[in-house]
Amino acid sequence: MPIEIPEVVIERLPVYVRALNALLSQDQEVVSSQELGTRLGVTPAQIRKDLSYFGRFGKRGRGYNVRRLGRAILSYGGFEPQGFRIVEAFDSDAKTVGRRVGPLVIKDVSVLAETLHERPVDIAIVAVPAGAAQAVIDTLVKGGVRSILNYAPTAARVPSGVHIRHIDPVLALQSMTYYIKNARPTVAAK
Amino acid sequence: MPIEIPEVVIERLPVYVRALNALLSQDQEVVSSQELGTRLGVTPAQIRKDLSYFGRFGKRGRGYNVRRLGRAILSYGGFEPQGFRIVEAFDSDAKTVGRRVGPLVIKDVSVLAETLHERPVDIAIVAVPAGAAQAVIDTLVKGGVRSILNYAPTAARVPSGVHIRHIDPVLALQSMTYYIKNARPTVAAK
DNA sequence: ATCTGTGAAGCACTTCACAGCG
DNA sequence: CGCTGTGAAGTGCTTCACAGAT
Repeated sequence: MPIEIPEVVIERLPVYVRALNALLSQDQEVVSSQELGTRLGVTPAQIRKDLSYFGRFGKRGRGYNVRRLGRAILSYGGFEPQGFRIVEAFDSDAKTVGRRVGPLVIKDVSVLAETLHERPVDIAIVAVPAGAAQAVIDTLVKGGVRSILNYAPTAARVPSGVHIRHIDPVLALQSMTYYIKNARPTVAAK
Repeated sequence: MPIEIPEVVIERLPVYVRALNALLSQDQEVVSSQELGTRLGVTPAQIRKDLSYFGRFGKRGRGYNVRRLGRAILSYGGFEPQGFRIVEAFDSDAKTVGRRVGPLVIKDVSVLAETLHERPVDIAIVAVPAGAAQAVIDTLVKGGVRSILNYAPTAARVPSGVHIRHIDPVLALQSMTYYIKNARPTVAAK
């Protein structure tokens, strides 16, 4: 790998793919960084820079072929399958264990470790109370999971090499209240 | 306001409050930036720097009084009420409109604009299909809402002065697949 | 002796600005 | 002549490192 691609860029790539799909569904085959940027609320320079990290996909004077750029991002990032297969579900509540969810039967969390051993998974989604999160996450990591989406309201720690992303709507709401209390006039007076 | 506080700092303040509450519930009255940082996976220097933007709360040689620091952050940020009052709910589906949710009756989205006019709100949560999001958000903004939490899988645009935060689990999952495909050995070989 | 508070240095991402290709 | 691709400049956040308070 020549240069490390910034993490923020990796996070934007799926956003670009989504926008490209929207364009395709409107039969638009070519797009400029200008137009894509306007749709996404991103500067054209940023889009060009982001793409430049992994290739040269545009035609000067014209823009990007929507189809080709989409494919390039998908195959570069490994984002392809567009869908995820959920292979196991767990709970600690006896009332929930055993219930069916689509094709799955919810297992007791006590068999989490051995299940991971038998059937490794790539990504785990954790949605448990704050107090239980760290233990579950430790079990997941020990079981070989390297990517975790954490809905628990806690800043659980993982060893380096494991990717964790926290999704916490309450924190988001709370930080927003700062801007309500410290509201500025709609048109800021520099 | 002397200096503008970085947005990232504002987002971390509620995280600190949460950790301080956890400490209090374990009857810990004093904490150092070191210890707090270890709990949260943040460097001690960052915590000290963050706090320095709005005051001096520590005692050199000792650390921070947990209770006092918590209060300071709460009152500084306007994060206080710890709870949010949900005052209205809307849907476009006739089967859902009219249903009760706790103390609320779900209204038809067609009366969203007039409702906002009668009863202004601070924050809105949007969870609609991608195609409908921009229109709903435009109505909210026109109705005076200045903070929006967006669950719709789309990069909706708002005028400057309005805060919007996107929460998109699918995007988070997709960007994680990059690291699965491009996985490095657990212990990185520099 | 310890841990804060903070300028200064370092780093990472964004934006500029323009050469160069189609 | 328009729009990409990209070094260089700019911006904003993080980390360092240490003086100073207790």
